Amino acid sequence: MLPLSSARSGRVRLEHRASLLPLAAVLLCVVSVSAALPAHELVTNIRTWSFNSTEKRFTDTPGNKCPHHIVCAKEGRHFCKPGSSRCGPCLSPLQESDEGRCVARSRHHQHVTFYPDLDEEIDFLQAVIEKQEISEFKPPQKQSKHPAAVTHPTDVKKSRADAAKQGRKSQAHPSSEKSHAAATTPGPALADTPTPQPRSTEGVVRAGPLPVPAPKNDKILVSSHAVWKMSDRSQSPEYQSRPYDFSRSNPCTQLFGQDGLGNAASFQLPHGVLPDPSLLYNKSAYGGLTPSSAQTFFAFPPMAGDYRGSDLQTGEFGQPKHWYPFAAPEYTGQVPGATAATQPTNLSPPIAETREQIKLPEIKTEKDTGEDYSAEMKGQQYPTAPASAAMHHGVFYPAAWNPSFWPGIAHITPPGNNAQNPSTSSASSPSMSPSPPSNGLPGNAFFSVNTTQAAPGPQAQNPASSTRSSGSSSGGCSDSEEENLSTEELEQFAKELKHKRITLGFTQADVGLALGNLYGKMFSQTTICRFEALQLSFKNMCKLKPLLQRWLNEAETSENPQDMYKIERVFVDSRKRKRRTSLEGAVRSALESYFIKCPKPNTQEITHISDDLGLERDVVRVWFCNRRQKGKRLALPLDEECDGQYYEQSPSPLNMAPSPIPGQSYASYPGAPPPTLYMPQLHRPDVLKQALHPGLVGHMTG
DNA sequence: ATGCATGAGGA
DNA sequence: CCTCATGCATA
Repeated sequence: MLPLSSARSGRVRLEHRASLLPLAAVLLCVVSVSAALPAHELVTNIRTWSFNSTEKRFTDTPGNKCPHHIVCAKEGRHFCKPGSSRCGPCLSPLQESDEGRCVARSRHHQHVTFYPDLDEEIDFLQAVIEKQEISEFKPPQKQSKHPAAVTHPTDVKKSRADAAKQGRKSQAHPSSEKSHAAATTPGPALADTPTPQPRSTEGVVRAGPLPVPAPKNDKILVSSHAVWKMSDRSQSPEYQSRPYDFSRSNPCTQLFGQDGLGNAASFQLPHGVLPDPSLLYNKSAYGGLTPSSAQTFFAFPPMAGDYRGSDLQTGEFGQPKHWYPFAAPEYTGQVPGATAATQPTNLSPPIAETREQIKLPEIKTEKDTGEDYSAEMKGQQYPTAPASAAMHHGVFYPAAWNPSFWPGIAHITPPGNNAQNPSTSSASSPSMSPSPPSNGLPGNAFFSVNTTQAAPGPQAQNPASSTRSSGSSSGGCSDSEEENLSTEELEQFAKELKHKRITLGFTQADVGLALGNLYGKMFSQTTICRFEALQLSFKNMCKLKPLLQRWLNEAETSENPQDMYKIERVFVDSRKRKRRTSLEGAVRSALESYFIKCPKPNTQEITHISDDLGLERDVVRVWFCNRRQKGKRLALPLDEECDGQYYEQSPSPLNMAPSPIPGQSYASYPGAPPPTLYMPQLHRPDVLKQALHPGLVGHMTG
């Protein structure tokens, strides 16, 4: 018996011997009891026992009830006879002593009674119980096998094979396995209970044993799941070599030598001086709720990041691509998840499983640009265990969704959907037709997967067809679902979505994937995250809301929410993506200060800035674009158009400027709600001025 | 969760 | 060249 042997390991021996006996008894009993107890009860007992292993409660005989199995076992007796309040007769090898105790007749030599050596005793007890088991329960299978090994291994393999075929992921989502289990056993498949998941889910930390609902005959089904994180990505070269090293001479010094901004010195200012704007923002209220550990995003480290796009694919860049139901082998291999999926199922829990499901890559075509979606894998998920655990603990989600979250939007009338959102659904819907499902590609199976699909038809925004952004153009709520969404509604929904998503055990990436599976348009974890955090434009929020709403309904309604993920896809981004530039804090600060002065620098100015900071023009340009976008996204009314105009020069040098006063930034207007999220201080008029750098201003203005 | 990048569509 | 939607890659 594996458990026993391990329990007797040296380490255990070092423990309190006093507690060893009971513990050993417990372990032994577990084995025998497991045959008669429902798995969940078993687990429960195990938990209890373990917590009280040091107590002497085993000998307690509650009232006139039959003593616990453990008690009997410890006494070396059979369990109580039906209706009896006393343990049965001594177990076979034992015999009742004069004192009414069950003692061993003799073993090795002529010894009697108990063994002085604990190990021996344990061995003995083990043997006794095994015998008892055999005689009493006559198990159909050999007891020596670990229960899990008895019932699961084959099934698992089988299911894996199936999974591989179907390209469905099951590991993380218990339900997927559930269906299988249901097919083989009458056992209950509870959607809201931890499912039998002998395999560990990568990235998910399982703190304790998992209760495994199983048929009566199931044996021990306690599997400890170890933490298996593969989140740790190797440092990308990008981070090993700073693109811009200010220690070396840079244009700034030359151009703005004495002027703060360009001065190298200013770049060395501690962040405190000119903090990274992002630090000034109040981050999402849920920050604490979304432990990075829960992150599920699995990207293709090498592919997208590097320029090593596959040549094979490269050749197709210019050509329109369609949905490919199946992954290109070459890429599959690079997918962490896929790799994991190939791991032997029978390995120890920790490594055994990550994603058992093989994700089928899908290459999507975006317009003729042939833009594909980048590789994205579904990552760990929180099957039910974590989710339920969270629930039990009463996960609290801070109400971060203050209306003020969207200060700038709050007063905005929901884009009358249609009025302001001409491109809405209707516009995009048609285009959606090319969606995978409809295009009749073999891969369509993917889309049929889902059970109760809410007529994905029109709303299904086609990823492929609808140009993403243009889609966005859908200036407003999408499709027929045109709802006059108010800010409050969106906030409420976002909140609800997040809460339920977590409750159901889905990650943001899951949701994004599910949307793809359900409606043909998938989204990244990023997008879902931003949605939940209300960091998308109002229009965008309106557009996504219906989809997410459907998903939510689906997930809540579906008996097997995980089915929604049967289809896993791996998106391979064959395009070469520019390696992400990692701007140093100082550079960012500098850019921020520039931005304060002028959110919309013209070409010349951009060039100047880029020279000044030693950045590529494009980097600067993009930075400003993103910064503006961020400003808007965060409800930062950057109306102060200053194209070409810069704020007046401020007497205070940059490095003296903005003092991070979180919470005050938004009080720029009377009656304004307390600054909530994402209100860069730097945007306060007063601060702006302070941030101005004489030299820069002069330069820019001049 | 967010910084930087991409690309469609528009002006 | 911008806006906007969106995503990869990374903090």
